[in-house]
Amino acid sequence: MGQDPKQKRKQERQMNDQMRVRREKMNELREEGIDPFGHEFKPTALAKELTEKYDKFTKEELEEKDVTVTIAGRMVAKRGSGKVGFADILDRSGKIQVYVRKDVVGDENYHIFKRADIGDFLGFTGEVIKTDLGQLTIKPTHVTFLSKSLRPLPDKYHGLQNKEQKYRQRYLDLISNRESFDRFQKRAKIIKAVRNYLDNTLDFTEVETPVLHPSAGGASARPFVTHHNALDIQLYLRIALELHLKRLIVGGMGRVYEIGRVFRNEGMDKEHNPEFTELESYAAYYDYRDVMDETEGIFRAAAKVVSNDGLITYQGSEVDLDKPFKRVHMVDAIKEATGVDFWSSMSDEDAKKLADEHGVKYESYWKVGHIINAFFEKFVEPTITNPTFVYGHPIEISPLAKKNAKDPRFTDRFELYILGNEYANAFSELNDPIDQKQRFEAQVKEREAGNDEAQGIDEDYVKALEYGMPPTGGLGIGIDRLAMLLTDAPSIRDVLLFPTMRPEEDNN
RNA sequence: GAGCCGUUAGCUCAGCCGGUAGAGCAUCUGACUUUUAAUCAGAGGGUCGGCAGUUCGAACCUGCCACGGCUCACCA
Repeated sequence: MGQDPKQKRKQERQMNDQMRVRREKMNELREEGIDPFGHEFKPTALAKELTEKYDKFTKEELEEKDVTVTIAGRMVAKRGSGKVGFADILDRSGKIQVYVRKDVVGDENYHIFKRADIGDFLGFTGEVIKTDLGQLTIKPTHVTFLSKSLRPLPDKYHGLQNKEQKYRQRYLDLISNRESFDRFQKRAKIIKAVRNYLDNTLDFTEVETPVLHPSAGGASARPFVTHHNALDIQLYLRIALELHLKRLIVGGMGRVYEIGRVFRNEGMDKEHNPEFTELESYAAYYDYRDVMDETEGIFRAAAKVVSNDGLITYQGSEVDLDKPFKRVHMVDAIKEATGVDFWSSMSDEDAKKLADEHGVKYESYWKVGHIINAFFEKFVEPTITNPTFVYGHPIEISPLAKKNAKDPRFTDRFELYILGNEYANAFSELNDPIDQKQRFEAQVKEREAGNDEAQGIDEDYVKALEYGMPPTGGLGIGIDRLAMLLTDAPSIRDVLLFPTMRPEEDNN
């Protein structure tokens, strides 16, 4: 790290008094023969464990037990008087108080503690006690300096409030805002619960498929474009997992799923990040109704992480995830909300007339199906509160879903809506290669007509279908949105450790 | 992409009608052997996001720029 003196001077100018003091203390430690960035240390206990195990005992009972433990963590608060001091030590499980006495740890150890800053990592070996006020506490006989913090931490009481800084410097958010820390723990547990349900209850196989695609298909979205040097070809970051997973169904894997990052080159807001995590699952011999059952199972398993009775509150609205989810055909839902009946046969012009009458905007290339979908989005979607499967999407907006056997205008597809937001998209997969090719061709026409999110033809995928794919039920769930719902997060950025941000110019 | 709002000490925030900046925490010095947003006494710390402009004078008014947030449009 040999810096030229000019840079060093610049750095010093940018430092405030607190940073200077901390660097001085770091040097002081070195002079005292203590490594300010120490080595391995073996804690024998975590804060939370200790609370669970010992908080139920009285001060006297703990004295009698005489339990000695070693803990380590970041000092996040410090309260001193002359020859004794209290501090809160934060480890990965939570906080615990330490009570350091000069007459117990000795002059040298007490000096280390006294000179330590909030943010430093310390290790303590001592007895588990309770204070006069009944606070479970470690009373150390030995203090070990573990690591120096050269920058001051956010306000201990208010935590870090600045949203931009929370997203850019997530570590500070995690240190100072426990609810944020807990949310990411919950997110991990939610994903684990989903995996466990698919693996063990439904006997799925988890797989990993390529992120780099020669053509981006499986969804309607603009992709990120990249380039492979050795092959000298253009590649796209995947916008969906779909087409590879279905190839695996052709390959006989039967039940597969992937939880993986997908990338869409589109706008960002509190529900969209350019990269997000999607679950997709495909099961041979399932139809969309089986997938509804599967979806309910996944949501219930995930909800168990945060709620025993399936009741959750999202942004002030209560939702019951234990009750069977409602199932309603899109056309029926529109009819109920608006009185407009799309079951009756009509031309594109008829549909556009209805759209005009109801103030629904449309593009010139739209057909009846697009307009039905627009009616749904405008008049039905925002009104849904309890978990509801809306099924029977028009064929025009469902290029990968199987046609309904009785009414070919619609597909055996559903989406799950909760509180006006979409959480899952699923269908009986289109396994007729001839039909699939035609649907791709229709997408190409749409693209030519001005829809730049329409897909191209994936010939290789059509070829796979030609070898034969069993009837299959597929499902996609936005994992980030599921995590938002279950952790009551108002923005997708609150469930992404490092949401996409525009880079800062000056990084100090 | 459009509209609205925000950016002041390390952090959380005040700052009135335009008169060269304040609090709490944190930091520093001192006191204190059971504190828990410890307390008490004292001290230091600012390119008021950036650049222009208006003005005798700008944190405050105007314009442009940067970053962020919210709402809308598109999407999962």
